[in-house]
Amino acid sequence: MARLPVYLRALTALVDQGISTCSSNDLAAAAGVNPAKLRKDLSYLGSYGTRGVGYDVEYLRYQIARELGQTQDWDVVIVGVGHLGSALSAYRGFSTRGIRIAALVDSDPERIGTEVAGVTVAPMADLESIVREHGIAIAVIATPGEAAQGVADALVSAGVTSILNFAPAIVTVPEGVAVRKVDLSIELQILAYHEQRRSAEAPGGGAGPWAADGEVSL
Amino acid sequence: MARLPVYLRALTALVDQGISTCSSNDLAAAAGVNPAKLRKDLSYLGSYGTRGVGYDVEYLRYQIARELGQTQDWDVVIVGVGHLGSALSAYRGFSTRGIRIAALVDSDPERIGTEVAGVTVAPMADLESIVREHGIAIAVIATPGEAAQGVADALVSAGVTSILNFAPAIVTVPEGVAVRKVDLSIELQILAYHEQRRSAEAPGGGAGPWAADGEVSL
DNA sequence: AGGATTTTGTTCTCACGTTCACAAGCTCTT
DNA sequence: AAGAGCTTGTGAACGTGAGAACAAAATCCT
Repeated sequence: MARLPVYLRALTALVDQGISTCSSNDLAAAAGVNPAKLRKDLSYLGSYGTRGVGYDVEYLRYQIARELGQTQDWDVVIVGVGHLGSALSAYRGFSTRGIRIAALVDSDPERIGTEVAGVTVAPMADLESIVREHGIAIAVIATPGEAAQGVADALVSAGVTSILNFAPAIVTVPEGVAVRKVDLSIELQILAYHEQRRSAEAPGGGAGPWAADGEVSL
Repeated sequence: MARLPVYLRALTALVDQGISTCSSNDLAAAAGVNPAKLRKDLSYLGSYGTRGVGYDVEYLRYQIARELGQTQDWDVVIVGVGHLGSALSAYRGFSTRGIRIAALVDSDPERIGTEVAGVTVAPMADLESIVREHGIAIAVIATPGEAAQGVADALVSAGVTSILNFAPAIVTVPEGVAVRKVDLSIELQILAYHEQRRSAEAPGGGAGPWAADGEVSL
């Protein structure tokens, strides 16, 4: 489930507060979800809670971390070292969550050889050997949209099986390769759309099929 | 719907290719969705296609842009000018999609007064006047997690009604305020989770309730 | 002009995810 | 030791979204 990392973060926050035990209500509140949903999610992992008591924070945290594969560090390569790629390279949130930026790759000769966040930028030609050498399974695409599909193809053929795509383009990959897409401008456009509807419907107060759509926070 | 911006991008790509008419099949392929879903989504906007022919690319593009509120430019303020905030400020994808970075705000005295991507960084104290002056409805939080809730409160009280939150924290806001969350490390953790399951189940080929989960691309 | 063909708009069905509600089980008090 | 009080785990209803299938409509060909 895609919510496991959220729970993990909430649990880590509880650990930092020195809390050693929590109920599903507490944890659900911290994670911003429904308690029943939380319990059902956790029940898929196994019965790690005790009825009448709640969950042992540290123990549950470890179990989720294990389920997420966070007992090991995952080496990741970032392709595209523009503004966004650089920001990602320097992002501190990764290292504490089992993600290690093992390599940076770019096609711009100006950037190749420079050092970003302690890692030297390698040329695209080295991609395959880098992936093989580090045993990299996960890659990040932070290139312009036009380059994304080509980069994805190269990544897949080098052996990468999971891709996080920040480029504004739809990339298609063979079956068995996981792709997640984060599109910064689309997120803002969605918010602009809400604002648009808000200002358009404020006078009329019309109904329309748009009224309830679940994205407006509670 | 959250897919409208995706359709808009696909349509823009078609315009660039000089294509003036397209069927729901073509557009759905370009957007990476099911044709039936696409038609259903578009039908909510109105009947902008002609049966037996398809959609007029330029006309449909305008209609979606209008629905998204992209006929006007939306002024946005970014709070937190670290690596990520700077990268967002410099992101070129915004301006072509009706998003204008009108102001940057940070609490670090070192950063206040510096210029990033052509905009001078303002102190937090100026937030309210900035929002009021530009009529800003949409804000981006790119601060560390600890600061996120405080910033969100300040934004809401200044009059912002839509927030895009990049900080690794759950922010709660009053009803009527829209929040979208983008969490970079969670995206990678989800991919790591897929890899974890892949390597864990590769030998056993076990079933489990996790087998089908729709996030692995086709 | 009339039918064949194509493609939209819509209805219907289905499956998934979410939520409610309750039984099972643990702890603490008396 | 037995019951009262919580809290988990799960079975059942609910609502929502996705996909298939079909009818309406426009064009093209004969």
